[in-house]
Amino acid sequence: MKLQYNVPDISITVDCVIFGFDTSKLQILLIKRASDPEKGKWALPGGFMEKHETAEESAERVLSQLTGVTDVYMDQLKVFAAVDRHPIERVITVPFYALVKPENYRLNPSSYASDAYWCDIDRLPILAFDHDEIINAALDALKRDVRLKPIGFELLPEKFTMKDLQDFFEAVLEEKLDRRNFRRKIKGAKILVKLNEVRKGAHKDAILYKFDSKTYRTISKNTFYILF
Amino acid sequence: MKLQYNVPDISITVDCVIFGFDTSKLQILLIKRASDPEKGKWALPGGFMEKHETAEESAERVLSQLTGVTDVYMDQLKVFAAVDRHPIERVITVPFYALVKPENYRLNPSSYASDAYWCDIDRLPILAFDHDEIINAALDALKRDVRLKPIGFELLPEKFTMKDLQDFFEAVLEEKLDRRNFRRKIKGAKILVKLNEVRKGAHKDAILYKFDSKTYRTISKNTFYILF
DNA sequence: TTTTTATTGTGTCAAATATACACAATAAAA
DNA sequence: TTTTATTGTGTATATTTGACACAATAAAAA
Repeated sequence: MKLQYNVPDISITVDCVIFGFDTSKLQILLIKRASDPEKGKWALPGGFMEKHETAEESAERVLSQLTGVTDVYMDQLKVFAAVDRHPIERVITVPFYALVKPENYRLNPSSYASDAYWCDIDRLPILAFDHDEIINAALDALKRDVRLKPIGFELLPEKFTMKDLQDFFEAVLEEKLDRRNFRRKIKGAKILVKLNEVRKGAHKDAILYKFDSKTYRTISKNTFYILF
Repeated sequence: MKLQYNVPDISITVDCVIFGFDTSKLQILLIKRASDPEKGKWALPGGFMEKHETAEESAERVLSQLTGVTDVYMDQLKVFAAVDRHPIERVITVPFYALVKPENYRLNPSSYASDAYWCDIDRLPILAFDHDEIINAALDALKRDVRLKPIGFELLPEKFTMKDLQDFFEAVLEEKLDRRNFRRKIKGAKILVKLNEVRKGAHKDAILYKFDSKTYRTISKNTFYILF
């Protein structure tokens, strides 16, 4: 029999703030809870951490069950551990935020979720538990990280225009950026490769770019990489 | 009887990386473990999270039991949850780093620690569990935060010289800074009040400063405050 | 008592970076 | 063919950064 010198009485979950980016807007993937407590309320995808899993593995399981996506950018946030955050048990949760490219996902609500949808960040419904606070923490983390790491490319499609990229920064930072200064800065950072393709639209064609994966590796190693 | 729909089998602890700053060096408070597992090894102060406590409250309890200090700057790091990080049980830990002014502490090793001492950051002994990794994560967080928040003042005594402050930045950032440019930058940030006092030393007197608590509040609200 | 030595304190110039800003080219729709 | 909305580009100015040298001081050594 296994020696157990402490009797745990606190459960541990993971919750995932899964960001998407579509039509110039940040979105979050929400599920409708299929069971009590808070049955029928919208909530973040999550689940109990299992004994054989690390926190990251739990979060990856939650994410892949729901979206079929693996191998995405994830980052852990500070735990939420208010004593009364769960109405029945003592539960602390390890929150993650994840960045999913729109071209990759196909939704797959499973047993614990009766429904799932991508919700615009500025139209969030009332959420279960303290999930609104977790989302705010994830937004703060995203706002911080977008300056320090080239994470825009985890969220945009493979080919994108300068405007797409600028829209992404503006959506995350919640501020307008000057178009010419933006382009100069991005070009100076040497993180883009100009493609011989354009996107046709209602007006002048827009040049398509992709991300330069060689510089990505260089930059990712650097602790600081401040764009804005 | 209380409804319990999940049987938890993972224990939760908190661990504290308690930073001090003395004679121009960053220090960490280590304890010697008084009980198994890893009895006799040096380790971070920590303890099981209790059911009635938040993570912060647990960390404050650990800190005040050991040092008698309350009301210090603390910040939570990412959890450590490797499956085999603890030899007996499944334990995940919520790490914190704390900043303690040297004038405040008086060590108080209690039941779980047979000894405690302030260890220079560049002379760490072999540590129990994964505590060396936790310390590295804390150092990274400190390096990041020192640029974004005026935390130097949580670690320095109330009155200090420009050199003290520069030593602190250099110790945390692990790089040399130009003295004249450093002073210009600090003065520009308007976070210091010049006192009518000097510290006498082996050479020219050094002017003493204290931190301007009014600007502290303003700065702390800002998300970004980059000094270096 | 004089000289040496290590430390504090200060300013300027050049380079890099950030900000503010206007107009021509294009392609679809009117 | 005219209108309209969008893409793409450069310059001038202000701000910030980085490099750098010398006088004042106080103790210690000569």
